[in-house]
Amino acid sequence: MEDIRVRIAPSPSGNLHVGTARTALFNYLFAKKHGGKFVLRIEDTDAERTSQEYIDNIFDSLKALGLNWDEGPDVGGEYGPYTQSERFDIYPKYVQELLDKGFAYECYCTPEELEAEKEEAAKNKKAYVYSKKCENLTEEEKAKLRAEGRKPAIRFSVEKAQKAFHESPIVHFDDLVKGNLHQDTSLIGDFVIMKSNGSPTYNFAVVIDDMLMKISHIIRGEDHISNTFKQILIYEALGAEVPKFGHLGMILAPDRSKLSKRHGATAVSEFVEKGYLTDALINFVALLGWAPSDGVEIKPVDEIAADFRIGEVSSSNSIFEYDKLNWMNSQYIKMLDIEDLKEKLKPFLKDYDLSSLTDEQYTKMVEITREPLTLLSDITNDAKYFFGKDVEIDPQVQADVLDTEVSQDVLKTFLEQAKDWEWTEENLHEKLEAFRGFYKEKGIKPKVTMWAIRAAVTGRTRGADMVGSLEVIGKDTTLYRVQKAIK
RNA sequence: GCCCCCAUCGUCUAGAGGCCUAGGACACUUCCCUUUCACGGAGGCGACAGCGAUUCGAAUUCGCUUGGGGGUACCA
Repeated sequence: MEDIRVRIAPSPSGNLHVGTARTALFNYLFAKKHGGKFVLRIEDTDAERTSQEYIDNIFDSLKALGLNWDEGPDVGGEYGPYTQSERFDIYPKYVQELLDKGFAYECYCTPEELEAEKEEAAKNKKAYVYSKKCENLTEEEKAKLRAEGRKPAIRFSVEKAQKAFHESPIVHFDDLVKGNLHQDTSLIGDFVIMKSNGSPTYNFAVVIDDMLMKISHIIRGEDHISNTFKQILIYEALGAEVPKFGHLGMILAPDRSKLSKRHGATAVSEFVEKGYLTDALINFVALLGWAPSDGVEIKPVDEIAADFRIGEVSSSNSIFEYDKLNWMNSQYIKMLDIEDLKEKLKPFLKDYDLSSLTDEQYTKMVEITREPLTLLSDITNDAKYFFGKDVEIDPQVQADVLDTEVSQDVLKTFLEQAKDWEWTEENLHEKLEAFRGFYKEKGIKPKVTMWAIRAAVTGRTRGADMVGSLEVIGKDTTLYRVQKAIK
């Protein structure tokens, strides 16, 4: 069997989009599953919208997601260069080949002429198909047009290619995920493969690049289905082997429109900034269109790869809902090694003086606050009361909890007793339990007793484990805060 | 307008003619656990878009309708 080679070819006109990340993932999974190569090619043809910053973002995001490529701009490879702008001089040769074979011709039409044709088609409710008026220009006519200063674009002759390689104008191909797909090529129209300024168009450049890079399977979004027929014809006209194609459904926003900025984060890097773990993100995105055979949804990419079958990928679009992503992120946070978690949480604790805690205390803090985290960024609010001498008291808590007679009594008693306590986890646990018992006998629920203390020390009624919290906050600060809460 | 793709709970999906009174996950919800919140555990709610056809039998096959998405560039 031929060598399996797949690729992801992002255009650096923005940060790596989750949709692109999913396409990259499926290509990666396919390569891993079949022992093939995963190639990264940067399609930076559109100089206007391209920037180095975006290229770096794409590299970094892909790496963060664990989608490492075997060949690419940075690591090189046998079939480079892998940056499209560096491949400009290789396209003319193939344009010439097509011209020589009669599968392409020069077109001198002006934008105005083309526009008129389109309007005419729209008026007649017909699909717009280029008139081919330049297809049979004589050398004299071309020379005349050139003398006027016109520069030709090169068009691909769809009909000639179709007739040379297909009996019917209806061209078919067997899609890896969607099955048999077809298109009436007479509706395509002779498209431009090289612009009058000499640069290749997308449909032409991808074919040349994929052909030269020996890409065997092209897995991409279904927005490319209509391009596929054009590309197949080009491969054939060039006498090249046509790769296998697989088209994935798109990822849509909850309102079923294209996932864009107004729906929140779209770039992988934005998700990371928001506190998502790349492992959770990639796992979540894998589940959009693919289901594990054993029903276990949380699993690392290498296990997904072993279970992956491109033919089982759903051919319909899927909606990107945060609920499940959030749940998955919380699950991944729970699975994180404590030292790893401590590091990953730091960016979200940058506003606090972490040096005020010993490593032991920081570890303890993370241990007792990690449980409810959905996003790493939740720690910013959840850990607030572990820092500083004073604590911010929620007004509602002040009124509902601290201002009550019972609470005031609890606090006074606590202050009295606690000043003699030894501030260790074990002792705190014991003393607090006795303390609750003491009030319970007086008819005060343990919950109420603890609320008073929690409110005074943390300013809230909910939060991390009390014993651990008091331990990390320390005796001095605890007593100070309780004292301040007493009227 | 024209062309193409898609269609199972709110969402992601399992299901490839009888195993389906349609299974799982998230969300929602009830209860349990509990010093709070949470975590966790046990339940509940909840779908085959509609209509025809094929068949002894259809979520599964076919057609139409409807709905959604994509494409229609000298953008990628």
